[in-house]
Amino acid sequence: MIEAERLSSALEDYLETIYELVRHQKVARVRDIARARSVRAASVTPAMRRLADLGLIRYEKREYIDLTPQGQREAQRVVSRHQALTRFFKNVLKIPVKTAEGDACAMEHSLSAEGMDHLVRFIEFVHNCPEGARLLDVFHACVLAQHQPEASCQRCPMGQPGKAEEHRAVPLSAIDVGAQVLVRRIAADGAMRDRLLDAGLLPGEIVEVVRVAPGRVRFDLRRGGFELRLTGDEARAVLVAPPERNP
Amino acid sequence: MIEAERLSSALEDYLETIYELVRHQKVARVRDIARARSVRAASVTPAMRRLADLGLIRYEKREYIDLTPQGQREAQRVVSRHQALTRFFKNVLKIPVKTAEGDACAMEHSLSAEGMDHLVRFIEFVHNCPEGARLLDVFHACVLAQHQPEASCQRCPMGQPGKAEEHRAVPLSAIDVGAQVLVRRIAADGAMRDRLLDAGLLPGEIVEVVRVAPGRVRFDLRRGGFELRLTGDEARAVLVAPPERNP
DNA sequence: ATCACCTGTTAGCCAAGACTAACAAAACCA
DNA sequence: TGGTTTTGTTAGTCTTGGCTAACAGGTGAT
Ligand SMILES: [Mn+2]
Ligand SMILES: [Mn+2]
Ligand SMILES: [Mn+2]
Ligand SMILES: [Mn+2]
Repeated sequence: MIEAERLSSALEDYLETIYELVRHQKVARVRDIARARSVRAASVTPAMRRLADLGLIRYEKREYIDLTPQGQREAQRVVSRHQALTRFFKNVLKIPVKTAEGDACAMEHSLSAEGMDHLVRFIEFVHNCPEGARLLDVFHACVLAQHQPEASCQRCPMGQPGKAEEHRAVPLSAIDVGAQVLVRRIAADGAMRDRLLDAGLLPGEIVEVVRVAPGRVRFDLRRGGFELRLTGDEARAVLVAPPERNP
Repeated sequence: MIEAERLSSALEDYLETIYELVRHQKVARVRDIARARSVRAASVTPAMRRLADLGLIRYEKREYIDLTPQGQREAQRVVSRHQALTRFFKNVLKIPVKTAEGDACAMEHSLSAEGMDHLVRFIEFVHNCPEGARLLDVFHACVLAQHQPEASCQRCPMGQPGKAEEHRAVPLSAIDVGAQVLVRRIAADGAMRDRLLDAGLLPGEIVEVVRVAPGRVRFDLRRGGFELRLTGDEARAVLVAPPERNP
């Protein structure tokens, strides 16, 4: 029983797998663990030896595998992180359950205690507070409805004119000559996204609109000393924070 | 220039580091990269060779290191994930900036495209929608104010009686005999948290209150066929969803 | 010109965590 | 009881990504 420095993600996943297996199938065999983790049985054996050395599992050659009390504690820590993160991805971000599980299981090992804690509180808050639930509904309607946010959000104040206007992310195509704006997001996929990011239009960058062609079919920008030229389509895909309107 | 299957997190981080270095210091030397990533220079050289083989950086022995266009594109993808996640942890979850950066830099490699996309939309939404911003303020006041959520949330409907009541997570200590409840969260740290998780009180579990000692100083529960007994303090630390009140 | 220092490279080592192929033990079946 | 199948272990290999120690190339000071 060697002292545990910090469990690697692989070992944490083995522990988690064993936990779920004994929970559901009553016993955990090498074979089950291998299948659950999509590895070969030959990879499981040495992992079991390591976990046994750490005092986290009871493991005798060719016998059923079981968690020690300490291993159980450790496994539960991992599982509860896994569940919380899954809930977040599934219920808040509305990711398909399989992807949500995958993302959760990848993140569960690296998230700081503080990050984890606040995330759990956030999930709880947004689920339990009726107002939070309402907001979440609006968000889901927006996100799920369509992928051009400047056109969506009918139920959300973001879609209304007036006070909300100044908080809204607007397409670069709507910006006037001379304004400096902050890039918020690139609303494009694939080749166009690549091209735009390639040109240095990263979220957080500040760009200035230098010139706009008649009919707004071409936009000349300046970013950090360099000029670049966008087509109208490209400019529509660059979402920016509108410039401050100080009279 | 070999075909890129999928970059490892280590290589993505090297790429990211180079990107930031050329962005800020104009040149990236092995020494700078080593310092930025907290590794020895001897570890950097082979990584550079691999990145060069993948066609992502320009690297001649003992020369300054630079990104190829393809490398730049790849690096920007990583950087923009890094930034989005950092924003989430910092601005939404209110994690200290250093921890936020750490969490973001660990997650940025594993999050699915869909997860990333929805998360970015969520951040945007909650920042741009005035109502979202208000809710976020309430959340921050709750989370930052204190760590016993059943006592906090004065400004939030969660703290008010009436309709909100039924959505609230309540301490197990407030539950009546015979009720079945869903464990939401363990509001305890250290040894007590361990003890409770140890006893199987994981979020998602269903427990039944079997018996309550006079003065509510001891709670007997049943979970999945097993009985367990909690002290009053312990029962107060177990936050549960209250049972449905169907008359 | 030479020496010292800084930087980067090489060689050689290690651990983790996967794999295949070969082998061994149990269980099952006839 | 003896053969067959299932299951698990072992041995040996590979890649990744670290490390230290030794070495090499360049730059500047004396
Ligand atoms: Mn995992
Ligand atoms: Mn997991
Ligand atoms: Mn990273
Ligand atoms: Mn990063």
